[in-house]
Amino acid sequence: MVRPTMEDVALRAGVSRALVSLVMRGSPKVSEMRRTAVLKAAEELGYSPHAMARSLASRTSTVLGVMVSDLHNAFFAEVVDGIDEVARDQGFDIIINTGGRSPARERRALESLLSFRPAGLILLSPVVPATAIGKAAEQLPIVLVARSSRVSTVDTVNDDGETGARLAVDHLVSLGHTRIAHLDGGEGTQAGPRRRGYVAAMEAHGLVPQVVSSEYTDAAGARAIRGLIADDALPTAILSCNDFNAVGAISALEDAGLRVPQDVSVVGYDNTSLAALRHVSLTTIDQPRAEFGRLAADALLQRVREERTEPVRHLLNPSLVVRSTTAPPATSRRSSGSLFLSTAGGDSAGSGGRTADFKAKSPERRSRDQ
Amino acid sequence: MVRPTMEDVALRAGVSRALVSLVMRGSPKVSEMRRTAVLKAAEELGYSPHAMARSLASRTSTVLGVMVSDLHNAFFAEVVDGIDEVARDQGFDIIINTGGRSPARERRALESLLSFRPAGLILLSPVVPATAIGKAAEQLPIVLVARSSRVSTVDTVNDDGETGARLAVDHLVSLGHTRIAHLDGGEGTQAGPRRRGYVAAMEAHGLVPQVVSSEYTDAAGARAIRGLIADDALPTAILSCNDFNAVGAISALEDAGLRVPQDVSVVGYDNTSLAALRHVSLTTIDQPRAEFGRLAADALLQRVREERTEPVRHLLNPSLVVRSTTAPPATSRRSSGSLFLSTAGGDSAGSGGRTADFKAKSPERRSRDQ
DNA sequence: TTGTAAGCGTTATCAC
DNA sequence: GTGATAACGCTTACAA
Repeated sequence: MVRPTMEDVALRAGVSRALVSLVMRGSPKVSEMRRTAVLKAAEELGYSPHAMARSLASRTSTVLGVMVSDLHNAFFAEVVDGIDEVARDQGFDIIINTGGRSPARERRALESLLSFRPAGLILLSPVVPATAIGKAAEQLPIVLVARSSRVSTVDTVNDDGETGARLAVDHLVSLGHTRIAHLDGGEGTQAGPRRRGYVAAMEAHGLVPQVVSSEYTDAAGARAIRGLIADDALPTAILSCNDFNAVGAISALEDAGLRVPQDVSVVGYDNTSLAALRHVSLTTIDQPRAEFGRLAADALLQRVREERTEPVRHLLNPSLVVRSTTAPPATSRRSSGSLFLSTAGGDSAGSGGRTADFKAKSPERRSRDQ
Repeated sequence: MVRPTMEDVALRAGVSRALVSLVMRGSPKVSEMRRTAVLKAAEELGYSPHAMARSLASRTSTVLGVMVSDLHNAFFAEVVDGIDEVARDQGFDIIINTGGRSPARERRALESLLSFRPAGLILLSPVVPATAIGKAAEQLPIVLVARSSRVSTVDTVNDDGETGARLAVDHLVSLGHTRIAHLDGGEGTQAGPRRRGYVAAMEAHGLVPQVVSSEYTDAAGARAIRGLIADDALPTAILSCNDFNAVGAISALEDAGLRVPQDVSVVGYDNTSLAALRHVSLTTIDQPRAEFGRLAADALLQRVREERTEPVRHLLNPSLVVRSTTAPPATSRRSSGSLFLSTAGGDSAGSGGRTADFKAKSPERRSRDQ
């Protein structure tokens, strides 16, 4: 259970430790004879370099830390793929840690990552306060993905949430919807642009925004819908803060006996692999996830190499992906529209009134895909 | 950009480095006065301990390495939750790396993890050859999750795949299916028990097993189905090697104009959160994922503390979760059953023959849930 | 081309 | 309680 050290290899190969070090790092100034001898000894001993000792001695690191706020969300897996691709390419390793969307746990994950003294850190949609990030940024280069920052030493990679939300609203309005609610992403800084874009787009169309507080999870999406139904304030269309939230919303709608998109249209955000599944087939806003990862890694490595000191703010253009969860509002719905226009609710007719006949007339959901 | 060291803290607090070390490790034998002074200096400097230097000096590690074979699969996220819970509880940190199900990349991820000299390693469904694992096991304690091993220094946590597969087959047979194919997990050692359980259960029912080569991804599931359709060898029920594969299979079936479960029943394996989504609503085999993680971390920490040298082989009982992707085989199907019983295929009538009438008679899918 | 020696930031073992 | 001092495994001038 005790790993061999460079000393062991040197002894066995009959050379000095320094020579072994040179060989391990592929230095050209080692005779072929010694090199093979060292390599052979290392092989026989099962030696592999001690990254920590190496980093300690060289005062450099070839490790990039990645903090994934939520491992359950496939969105981040694709970003990590992009990061990993670039990092590997440039001879860097990555270590991942997760905070499970809990600020306390994330803080600890961050501390843990930092304790390894990586060359830099990429934070995927962190939930810790900006001050914590600012403090960390004093110690090493940091790139934020899916979260904005004003700190000039921090680079950011985001999608243009305002544009994305506008795309979604425009799509729903063009289908004929006038009552469109937004299930808000809450505290996440990413939620701000989306909310603003939603509000602006609604107002641009002369419609009344309806922002419902929610979170980036399916459970939260379901909860928000149940709340809307209880308050009798359910609109004909929903713009969720992300795909998870949207899928939760759809579940809750179906639990309540409502059909998507016949009774209520739902738009997600992120276009995760989840959304592309035929049985979800979610209309959503696509973000170039792997590209996020690549750009983040590129930006970080530029900082690591001190090739740049000015902050970069990547703002990637999202795009609308129309699938099967959006359709024109039901005509039966429209005829009783006045009932639904009261934001206060209180009239219990809101979520009732659907008939079997109505369902039968609805278009097949899957026929809308592709 | 230069992180403060213990020396800096000592200087600022007017004490020796050793005293700072004692304070940082929470030693009781430090006067309250000095302790607060040191803590204050550390806070002001933004000091945090250097894990690598600490581990190097103490010849111990409080880090557990976790290799996740596929970050896209939510199954592993839940296992990681379980690991993290136990690890945090016992004062250990975890670092994660991923191999993206590519043996080469996974090997590199393993090397990277090893280079940090963690106290132990948990491998979640690794795809590297057993010899690579055996070699690593000579250097530190290793626990395998969702993959078996005969190495006596390696602990394993698995579900009882034979039982799980049998549960699925029994369920399908009880619904009236006689032609049930298994989309096989390929090389993964986890696939073996499931395949064996499937074959044994089929034979126990006097049915002919049909094992189709596939993999643990949705793309592979879809590919397998397309192959079956092309070969005209599509059965009335499918047992996938995991949920992802099942969802891919369902997509391909729907792409081909077939309906699930009316035309073909599909059973997944793992009961990931994906399966629970209403729009997937996948009948599947549940594994206690977080429990996997907890047991794995417990086993690993026992080895780390040298409390045990005998290998442990956890074999957890899976259970059947019936949702909406399984139903009795269609009667129209059965009447033309002879067409489907030829494994060779060649008769192109296989995937045709469904009518609007047939669809209309099918039960509402969601009505089967709960 | 190879070896020597001085760190890197920490812990651990002693004395004081 | 507190403070030197020697490791830990490695890199890196600098010498040879």
